Amino acid sequence: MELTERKKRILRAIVETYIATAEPVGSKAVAELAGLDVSTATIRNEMADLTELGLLEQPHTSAGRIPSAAGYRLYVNELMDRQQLTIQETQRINEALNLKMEELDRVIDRAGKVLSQLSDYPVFTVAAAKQRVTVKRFDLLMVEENAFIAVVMTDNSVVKNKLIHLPDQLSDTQLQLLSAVLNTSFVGLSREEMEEALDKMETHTAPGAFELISLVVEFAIEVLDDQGRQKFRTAGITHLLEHPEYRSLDKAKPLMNYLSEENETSRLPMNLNNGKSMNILIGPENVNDALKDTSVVMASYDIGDNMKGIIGVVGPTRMDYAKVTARLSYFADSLTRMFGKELPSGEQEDKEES
Amino acid sequence: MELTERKKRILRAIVETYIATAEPVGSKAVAELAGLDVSTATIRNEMADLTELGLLEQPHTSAGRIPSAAGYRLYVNELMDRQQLTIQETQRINEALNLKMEELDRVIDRAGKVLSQLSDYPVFTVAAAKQRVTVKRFDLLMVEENAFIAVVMTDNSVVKNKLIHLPDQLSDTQLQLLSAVLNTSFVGLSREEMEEALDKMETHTAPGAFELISLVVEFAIEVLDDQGRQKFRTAGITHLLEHPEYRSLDKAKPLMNYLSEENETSRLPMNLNNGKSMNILIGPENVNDALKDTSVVMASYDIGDNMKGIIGVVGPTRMDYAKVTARLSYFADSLTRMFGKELPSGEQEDKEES
DNA sequence: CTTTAGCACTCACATTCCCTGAGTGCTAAA
DNA sequence: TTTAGCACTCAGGGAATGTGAGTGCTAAAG
Repeated sequence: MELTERKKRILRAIVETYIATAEPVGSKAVAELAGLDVSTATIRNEMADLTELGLLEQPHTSAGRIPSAAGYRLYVNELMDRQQLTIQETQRINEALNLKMEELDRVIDRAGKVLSQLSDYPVFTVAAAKQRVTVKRFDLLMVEENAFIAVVMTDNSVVKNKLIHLPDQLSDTQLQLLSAVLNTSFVGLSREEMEEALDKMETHTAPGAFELISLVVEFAIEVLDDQGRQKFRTAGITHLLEHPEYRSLDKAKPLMNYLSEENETSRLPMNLNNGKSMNILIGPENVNDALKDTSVVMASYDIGDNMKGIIGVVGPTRMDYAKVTARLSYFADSLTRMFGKELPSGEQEDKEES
Repeated sequence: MELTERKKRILRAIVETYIATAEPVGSKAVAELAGLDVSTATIRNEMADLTELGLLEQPHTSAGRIPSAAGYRLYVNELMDRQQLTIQETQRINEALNLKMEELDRVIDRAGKVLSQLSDYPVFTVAAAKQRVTVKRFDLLMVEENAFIAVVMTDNSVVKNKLIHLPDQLSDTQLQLLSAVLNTSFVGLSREEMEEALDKMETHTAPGAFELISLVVEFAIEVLDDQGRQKFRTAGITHLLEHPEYRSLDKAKPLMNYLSEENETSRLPMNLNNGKSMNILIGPENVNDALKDTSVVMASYDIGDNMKGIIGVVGPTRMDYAKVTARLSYFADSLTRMFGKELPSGEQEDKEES
């Protein structure tokens, strides 16, 4: 059986009205909406064909049709209009993002929140660091005779610091010596290499000096760890409850739990999209069980040259794909542009020990 | 009418079984559970009295009784047992908190999550800074000839930094000069005073130098702002859905929205508890409308000498007060102890400009 | 005076049954 | 190939009914 132009128009009408109403679409509604001058009987025949092709489904014999996963897939691939954002929306987005002086994480968080509000779906964000981060330089600042600030700068231009308290007093010259050791022996090393270098150093260094060195190096390792970590965040989870498919709590609960869990690695299955900058996973196309009845639309963006981020929208398979993709791609573009002009920046920590 | 010992025992039995079952409690159940050797008829008489005293309520004439807000209040004030934590629980809590080297925010977040899991209710946390924070010292570190790191340390021992890019080149001596100006003119000032000082300086300083100064001072102002901000966070909101009173989405949605909104100021109505370290607000005792059918149990803890934090549990009025208060007070004590031995620490930022 | 047994009464909730209407597939004519 | 007509299906809504847990009251017993 062939997929005629008319069948496509009918499919499109069904997908779009189902997206809008969340109720099975009957032949009468299609006859009115598809703009075809044929009777409902003809539509019925066509709909029967589309069902046979696996593009539509019937919840029960005497109900209208709803799109199948394959139907949605065809819709997003061929039939969907590219939507335009309103001026208000672009303004809203720009306002939310263009607040200068914000740290990276906060910008991403804010982006997630606004996107969630604009789309009425939950949004997740992932910021994936580059694989191998190294320390570019160490600086030590004396605060009191028994405390100093360690400043670590990484090769992706992130600077973090920590207030370190010491058991004994320390002189200025000792501090300079320490700084020299750190900057000669631990710069340019990855996390693992640092640990190795530290181990080696232990044997042929005075215990007191070694303790001092390891305090700072351990902090540097933490910094690198933190850089390497994927940061998964979500926003607007409660939007799920607005959609009829999650009115029953049995449906809503697992998904909400999945989204609010913080087991970061389990989310990775939404693999870094293969090349394309926008990726749509419809229902069963998702690997993870919790997402089987759910669609995920995600876009990637660049954070400077080294990092990559993903921002995605989660919703029922009956998702307003046209609306979501339009907003999402605008966000991804804006974020890329934004992190492109300035260098990447990340938050930093300070700690304290005794 | 007098509140006899027997009435109290009956009230207690009703509160506790209602907490466990979420269903109105009838005279028969009380007769069995309260451990009184009287008939159901006697219990009925007593229950009628308790209703008249405003301690119990009847959803409809032919149903059992449920505790009123006043009933819960009496229960938590007089009747409730102080619960003991199991060894596993204390271990779990200690593990979650004793991860060293974590930054303040992350420890608090983690505490919220674990408490939420242990109590099966949503948890919120607030970290309130001390009122007036000032900068204790500035440090500037040259990175390249057109970029340096500004390090700001506040009087509550928080250190933050930012990578600042410049339009033109800058010499080492210029940087030292800048550092001297900052450390003489802007140390010890509050946020407002800093802005003032900066304004004054503008008139009698060379434009180029002023621009440089204001770059750093503006960063310092941000830091102080961030310190002053109350940080409101929530964890485990989805736990709400496990409790029958929120099975209807009309009930759950407003509360979930309220908790996940980030309008931080609107939450303040839960005023810094008046002296006592643990505070329980039952149903209508809450000022905020979204919480009228909800109970809030909160405890405060100290973050070093200057800051104060609140950690609280939100749930239906039918909340397991005994369980929650036990765990909550353990958390608050642990947090106080934890932030007590080390000095307070907060996360910090780095930014970048061109 | 307190407690208890007995009894009639109330009312939410579940079950059943029926009806309605939207929507279908099929057939036969255009 | 399209259309009109028709019998059929089935989910959802509403009314009717039954059930049972629980109550308040009364009168007798302790």
